[in-house]
Amino acid sequence: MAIEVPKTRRGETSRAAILNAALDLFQERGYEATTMRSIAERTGVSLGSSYHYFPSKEHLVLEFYRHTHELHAAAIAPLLSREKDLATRLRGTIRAVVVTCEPFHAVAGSIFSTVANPASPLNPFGGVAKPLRDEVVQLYADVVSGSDARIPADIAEMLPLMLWLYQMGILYFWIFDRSPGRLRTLEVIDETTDLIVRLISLANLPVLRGSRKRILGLIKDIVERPQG
Amino acid sequence: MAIEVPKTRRGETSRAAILNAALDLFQERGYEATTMRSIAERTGVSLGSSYHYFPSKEHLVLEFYRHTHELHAAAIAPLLSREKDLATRLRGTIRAVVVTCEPFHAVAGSIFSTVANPASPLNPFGGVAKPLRDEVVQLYADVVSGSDARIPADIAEMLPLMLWLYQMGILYFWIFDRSPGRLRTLEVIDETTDLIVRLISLANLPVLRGSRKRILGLIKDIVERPQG
DNA sequence: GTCTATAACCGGATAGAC
DNA sequence: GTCTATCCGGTTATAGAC
Repeated sequence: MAIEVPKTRRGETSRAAILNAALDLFQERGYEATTMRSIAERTGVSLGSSYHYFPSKEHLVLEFYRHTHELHAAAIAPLLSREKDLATRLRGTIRAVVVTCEPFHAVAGSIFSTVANPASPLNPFGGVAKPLRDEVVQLYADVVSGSDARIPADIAEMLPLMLWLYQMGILYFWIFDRSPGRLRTLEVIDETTDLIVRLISLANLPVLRGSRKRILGLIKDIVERPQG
Repeated sequence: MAIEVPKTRRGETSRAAILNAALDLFQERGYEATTMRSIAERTGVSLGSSYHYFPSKEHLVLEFYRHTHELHAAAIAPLLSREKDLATRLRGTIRAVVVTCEPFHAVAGSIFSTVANPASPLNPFGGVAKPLRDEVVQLYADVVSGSDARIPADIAEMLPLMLWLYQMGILYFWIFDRSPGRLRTLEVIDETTDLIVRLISLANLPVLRGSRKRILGLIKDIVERPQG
């Protein structure tokens, strides 16, 4: 069940070749239509060999996920280093997510449901995928901390995780979006990022203090207690 | 792909028997461990016959979903007819969801991910499962309209759908919950239902008017425009 | 036309020899 | 680390029974 790390040069080559073939085929034919046999065939190895490196088809998806995360992080690096306005940073970051994932739009549905499955090793709430999730959460921490927005400490603590969840929500919307150029998703992103920044500033209002404390306390409790 | 409705008495009997066997087996062994062959065997029909009534294993899940919905609706009927306080109605309704689903806790993970899959016929955002979703949304409309809370029209319009989504969120939390007696989920329910009612009352504050209009407009737009 | 059964297909996963 | 052979379970084709 663990991820196999190749021990030899030859092993590394095989592993990389299998992964490449898989990514290509996912993109060409979609997730279900890509069989483990077709991946092995295109790579030029046997079916059994594929399983030596990737204990299941799902584990190939995990690599796929890592792949797009790296593309995404690279795509927004310039923005994050020059821009200070939080709304702009956030909007640019989320827009870049859907742009980066666009080539995989057709595959995304199956992948999303795999990831959402609590029984899957890929579920981001614990398991093999957790380290990668933490990287993405860290990326949103950078989005926030690199801005000139002054955010109360209790909100700042939980915000990156909330933004990661928000990103998931946008991706789920995007999966259903069939508008030309995926314009609807972009509209929703523009509207929601603005709204989020506005709500953060409103959270300082005295009347909202009580609810804010309760909400943040609840989130913290959910996140930090084990198994839930 | 359509749902097959038996045309004869004998057909009805077979269909009901298959469904019963499936529900029992799901509960006994979980979703994955229950094979279509085992369902057919327990029913005393052939594998092919099962497929005459249920075009896929997923379609059995849809019936399962309907089954629990009916148990749930029956369970909360007394509460809804006697209680007028919104927070109490909402808390009781959501608590009853997890209580009703408790016997299926072990199966729920697989089922949830099946349902979340945009490619699945069971996805509630369109497809075969939509009528059932509408029934559940209607149930939340009753929870709200039967209370003595005075809710602005724009909120009241979208609230039932939001509460259905909220229920989904609670169920997802509950799936992960391994605390004894599922106490954590019950705690989260109590806290969140209270919070929701509180936030609805706060929504009338002048400072929040703008955000409220924007949020409700956005939700309405997402719900009502096709394909998204 | 409605129901039931048998036999096969397909693809993910595994065992075990080399 | 690589292969072949096999299992297992969802699904389908199709022939016959009522």
